[in-house]
Amino acid sequence: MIKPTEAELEVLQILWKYGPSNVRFVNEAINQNRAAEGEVGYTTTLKVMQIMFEKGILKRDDSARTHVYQAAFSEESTQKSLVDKLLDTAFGGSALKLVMQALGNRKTSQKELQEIKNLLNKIEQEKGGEQ
Amino acid sequence: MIKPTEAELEVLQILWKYGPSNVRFVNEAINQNRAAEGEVGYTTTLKVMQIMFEKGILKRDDSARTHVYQAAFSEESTQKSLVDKLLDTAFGGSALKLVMQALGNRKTSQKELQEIKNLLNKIEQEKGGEQ
DNA sequence: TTTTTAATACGATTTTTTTCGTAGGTTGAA
DNA sequence: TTCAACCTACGAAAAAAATCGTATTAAAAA
Repeated sequence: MIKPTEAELEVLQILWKYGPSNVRFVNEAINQNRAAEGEVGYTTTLKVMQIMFEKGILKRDDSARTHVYQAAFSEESTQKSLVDKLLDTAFGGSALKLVMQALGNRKTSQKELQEIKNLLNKIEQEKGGEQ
Repeated sequence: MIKPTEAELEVLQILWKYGPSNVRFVNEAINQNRAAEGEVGYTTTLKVMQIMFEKGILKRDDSARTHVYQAAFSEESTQKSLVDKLLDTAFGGSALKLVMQALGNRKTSQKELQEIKNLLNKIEQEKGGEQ
């Protein structure tokens, strides 16, 4: 599975959120969320994205002078990888613990809670006579 | 908050699971889960744990020749940090998405599902008339 | 056309993380 | 007492990530 670094995840988040973009746009978007830590130079972002392209994490349209990049993998599949990894490296594989942390430490809206319940019911049904 | 590296998390997992331990024990425990990737040398683990001590991630009893280490922070608080970070860096802050990933991609036992439901009910109650 | 602006390529440096070798000292068995 | 086994300290090398400077070139503005 795929395992983006920190810097790579910053890029991916922008691309998932806004769709195919050029380096300038991604760089500026990243620096918006960065006021505190200090901004990052344009060529830094460029380099990161070039490396991601080489690794196959991004696709690129270089027909025009200004290249346009997009994520090669869906947000969901990447998130799955990351959750799996976290489950493995920090939660000893217990999805329960992870869920409890995620829910316990945040305000979750009524609507979201309902969605989770629906998901739970669905899972239970699917399990059926199993186990 | 605290942000352990990969190698540091390996150590923490052992200490959380087995309690205060010496380096030899931790090193061997780590190598059990490593068959594939290749084992890690004793002095490597030693060094990692020494650095963790300097950073304040571990406590150490060095009254005896063989030092005994333990995690300075609880498993829960560390997990909270990690979940928060993941939420931030990969889920755009949506706990819901994270929970759905965690539940959707794994077999979760009936018992665990029930516990999650209980948690949800509890959260709903606490929220009360809010919102 | 000339000048300025803006984009990529590329190499190199810096920082962080991981890994290990070696030296020096304790402890316990032979 | 002597030797082997084992421990920590420490420095340093290797590997992985992040950052940036400079050169070059294309496009746009003047």
